[in-house]
Amino acid sequence: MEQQIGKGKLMSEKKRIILHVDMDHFFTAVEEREHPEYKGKPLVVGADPKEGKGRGVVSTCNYEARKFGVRSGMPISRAWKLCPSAVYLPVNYELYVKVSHEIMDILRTHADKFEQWGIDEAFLDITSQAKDYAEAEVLTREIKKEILEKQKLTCSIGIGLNKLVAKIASDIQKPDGLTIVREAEVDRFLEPLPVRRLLWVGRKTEQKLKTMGINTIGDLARYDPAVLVETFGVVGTQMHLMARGIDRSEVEERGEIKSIGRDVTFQEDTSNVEFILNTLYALADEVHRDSLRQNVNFKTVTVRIRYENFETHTHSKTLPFITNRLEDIKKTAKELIQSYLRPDRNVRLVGVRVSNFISAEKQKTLM
DNA sequence: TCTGGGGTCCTAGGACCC
DNA sequence: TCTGGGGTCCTAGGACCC
Repeated sequence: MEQQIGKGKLMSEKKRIILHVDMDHFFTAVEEREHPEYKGKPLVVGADPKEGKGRGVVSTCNYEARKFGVRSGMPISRAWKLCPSAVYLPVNYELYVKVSHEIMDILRTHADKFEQWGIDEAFLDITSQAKDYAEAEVLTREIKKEILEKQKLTCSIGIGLNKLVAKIASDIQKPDGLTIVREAEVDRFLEPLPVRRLLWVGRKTEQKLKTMGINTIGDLARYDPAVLVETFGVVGTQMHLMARGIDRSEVEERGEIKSIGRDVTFQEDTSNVEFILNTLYALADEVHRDSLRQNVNFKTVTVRIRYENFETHTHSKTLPFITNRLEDIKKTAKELIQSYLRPDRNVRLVGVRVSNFISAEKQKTLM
């Protein structure tokens, strides 16, 4: 099917070798490094548990905490019930970002092409540096060693012929793992895994697939692609390709940032308009500072509100001018939130976000 | 179990212009 | 007076990622 001999493109394409690097329980690992006294104890980074009455979730927990059943994303109140003796720390985001930068700088030096993925993961295309998987393994061990020596942190790495396989592979052996999936092994590797392991298959899609009798990646690969397209549209095609281990997406650096926002969940639900507006202004202030730091001008302001029953709305306005002024964020945000503030409705969360950035280049052409 | 906070991308409908 | 089709921008909501 892919014998485009005349064009020769596919035939001459060299097989890629892709790495996916995933730092092990990153936030708690950094905290353990900074505070050796926490090592060996269950450690949870996330919301304040407040003796089991706290709101919010677990961001990361170390392996000692996992022995008690604590998991990331779990309500912090539940974590407290499972392991009240754990050390609970707030999220020190600035510290993790700093360490993340240092790690990404190390990784970047080893890659032909590099792509950061979230705060603690990255894809590396190392095709030009390894002629086969044996050479890739040697390089990968060097990368792990360098991160351990320079940052005193471990990571788990997956190696495969594309991003999809590398990403799933990095999750197989943890912590401090190294998993290679060779081309001939791809189908056997993916076949028994639950569909949830695929990128972009979240809770909702997993449920939908389950009702269709699709549980494993193998089930999905064998399913009629026409029906998948009918049910999921373009995503259906993408899923069917992924299930067969096909992923041609390139490893590439992320482009410019598209939006900047802040959200906050109140300690207690409230309908106090003055309090809600003041909170919104404080968030606007942070968004404004961040947008100055990132040197972006924006046109669109969006507010978000969540009521106590979790019903969530967004409301946005695109201004007829480009701005970076705090007053414009505050004024627009107030205007947008007004109709959602009612004395009979308790509010759980508010947020504000700016977007529709105008790049420096585009601005020049407008002047 | 009772659900954070930072983001990105996609879809669908409607306004508006030519 | 009624009616096209294409393109672009805006808005709201939702799914997903870490």
